Amino acid sequence: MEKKVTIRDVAAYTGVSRTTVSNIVNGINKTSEETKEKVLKAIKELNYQPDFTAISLSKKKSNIIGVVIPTFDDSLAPIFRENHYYTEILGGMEYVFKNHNYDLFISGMMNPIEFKNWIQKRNLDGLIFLGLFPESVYNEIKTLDIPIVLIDNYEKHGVNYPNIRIDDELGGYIATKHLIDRGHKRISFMGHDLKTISVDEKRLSGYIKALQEANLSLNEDLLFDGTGSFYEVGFQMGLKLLELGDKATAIFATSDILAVGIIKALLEHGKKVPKDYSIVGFDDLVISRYSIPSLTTISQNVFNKGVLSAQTILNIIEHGTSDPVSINLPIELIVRKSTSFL
Amino acid sequence: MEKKVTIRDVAAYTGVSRTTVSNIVNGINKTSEETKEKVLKAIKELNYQPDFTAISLSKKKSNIIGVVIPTFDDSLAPIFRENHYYTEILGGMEYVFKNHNYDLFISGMMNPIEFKNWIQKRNLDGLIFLGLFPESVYNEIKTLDIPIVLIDNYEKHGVNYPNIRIDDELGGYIATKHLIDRGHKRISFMGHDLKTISVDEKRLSGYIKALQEANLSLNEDLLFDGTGSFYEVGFQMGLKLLELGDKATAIFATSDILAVGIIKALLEHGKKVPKDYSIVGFDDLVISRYSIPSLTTISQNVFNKGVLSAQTILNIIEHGTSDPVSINLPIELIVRKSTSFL
DNA sequence: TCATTTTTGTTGACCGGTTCACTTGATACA
DNA sequence: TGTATCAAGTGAACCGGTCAACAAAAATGA
Repeated sequence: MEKKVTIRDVAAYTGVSRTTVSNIVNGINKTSEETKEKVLKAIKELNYQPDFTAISLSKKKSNIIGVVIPTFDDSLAPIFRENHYYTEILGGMEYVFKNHNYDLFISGMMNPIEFKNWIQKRNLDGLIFLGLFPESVYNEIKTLDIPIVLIDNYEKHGVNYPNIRIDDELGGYIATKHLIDRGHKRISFMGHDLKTISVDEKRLSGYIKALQEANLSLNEDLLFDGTGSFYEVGFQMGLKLLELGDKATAIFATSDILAVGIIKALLEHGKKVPKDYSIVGFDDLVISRYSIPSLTTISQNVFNKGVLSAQTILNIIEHGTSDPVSINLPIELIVRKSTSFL
Repeated sequence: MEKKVTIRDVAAYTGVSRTTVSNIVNGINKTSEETKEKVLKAIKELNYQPDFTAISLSKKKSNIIGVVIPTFDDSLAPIFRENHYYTEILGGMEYVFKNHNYDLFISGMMNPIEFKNWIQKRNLDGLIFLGLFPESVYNEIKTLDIPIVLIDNYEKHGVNYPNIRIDDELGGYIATKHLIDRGHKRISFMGHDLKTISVDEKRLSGYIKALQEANLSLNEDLLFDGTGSFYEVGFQMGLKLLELGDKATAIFATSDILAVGIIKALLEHGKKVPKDYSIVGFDDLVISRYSIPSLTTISQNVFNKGVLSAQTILNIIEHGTSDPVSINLPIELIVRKSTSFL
């Protein structure tokens, strides 16, 4: 077992004080070129690596960012298993943080108190909320004044946190408009956790707006909402739609994963996509290119969403730029094979 | 900004020494019932939470486990984006660690030195290798004597680390046998990173064994290997197979994701699955139930793999049971709709 | 030349815990 | 009664850094 090299070893080796070594390591210019060189050489030779734990303790800065995702039972398992939207975002964050020497804790939701304790115990430098949480969580965190960035959030929390999102209402509008333009008049809306996931509410608004604009009536029977496994929820909604007979000819699903599940149900019952049902998904996940048929979808650069939120929080942490720049990322309709003219 | 409650506050509040508080918190029985009660009450009242950073520093124990995944450019993004096999395993780990008060760092591979520094800088309590790494990595880590658990590993590293895996050769054998039993004689093998991912090598062995047993000749033209995005690699392999004409009637793909890509290519060129090509996947990821057609696949309980590796490393850390219990998890053929009789 | 400022560097307390060596008072033993 | 044993608890050093206050030497200025 090798002995760890500490700042004291470097100091002793070069005959200089700990503070001097510390200053050099941290780029604080208070040292002559001569000594600086000597110390840097020693650091190389001894392979000295500053201990993050010690730094955390004295600086109260851990170089760890917490990412929190709302979950039902505090377990991230379902997220990792099939919420490719979230994992792609995580990929974007990881990419940025890795290059800035930050590490990442990913956590499902806990109760507000545990949550706060976690932040304090771990000396987290920042928190990214990936999705929507109960108001009590924000209230608890607020007292800690730790940098926070929100993703996909539409609530006000008394504090003006930067918010990375897209125009979800516009997304819903474009998706629905596309179907209307293709001649569809009876369009079903299928969402997920409408009451708790605000983006789907907005997308529903966009859907309604598009219908109204085209003078199409809103049929409540065609509005679906579900909770749980995305694939399975989509599958079940597909079945329910089939039970309704031929009330609809098109579907706007608020997620590509949902769409895959829906298509599965339809095809299993002898329907064709897009011949019998045109479907628009959302997110443009990788799967949407390889699903059968490939999905027409609203592309939001999911990876980029992760990248931007990471950069935003790093800016706050390192330069204190806390002007809450909320960013609306661009979206785009990608037409593939799951939609056709009626 | 609230002030953090420290062990000194608790000590002062109860008129007892820090050591005593520390002992009580850590369950070291050196205190009278009376004092213990008094202190526990104070802890509740003040909401004292021991600071993990401080504990890390003095105990040299961080309650953080590092999970490392081999990546090409040190970025986990591709993994998070489409390697659902890895993310499902991560889900299993997270589930266990969360309940034991451990947090998780997930990292792509770095060079061996950086890697080692990371472990030291962060005082990691253990390391899980998810996949196969260059020998130099193990050599570097070996000098640190930190608990290590391997997943899907077939190499010996001079040290006997616990290894969680399945019998991959058997998996390849069962998959291929299934196709042979269905009357197929010209079966293609499609793998991923054969030189660096040892599980695929083993699965290839199983494939060869099954062929030999059935007195079928091995056709090198039908052996495919690729690198990069799983979906895309599968897609490209599908195209290549088509170029070969009707040399094969069945495919064994070493991953469900690969299989989805393959099927996509075949269907886009007018072929039918399973009518023209029967396909067996591997892993039984969620997607295999919702793909079109649903995939016949070798089921390994991926989630459980994560759970077991997490439990194993916790055992080593907390009870020192370092008897390297390597576990071979059971596998099972799941017959769905992507295979049929010739 | 002497006072002042600047450069370069050091010392020691501190971050919030743990741990080893030690004290004190009570109990047991003989 | 004297000594050994034990339970309950304390003090101070320590983990590996940072930082404010201070000090010595060098440079500046008048």
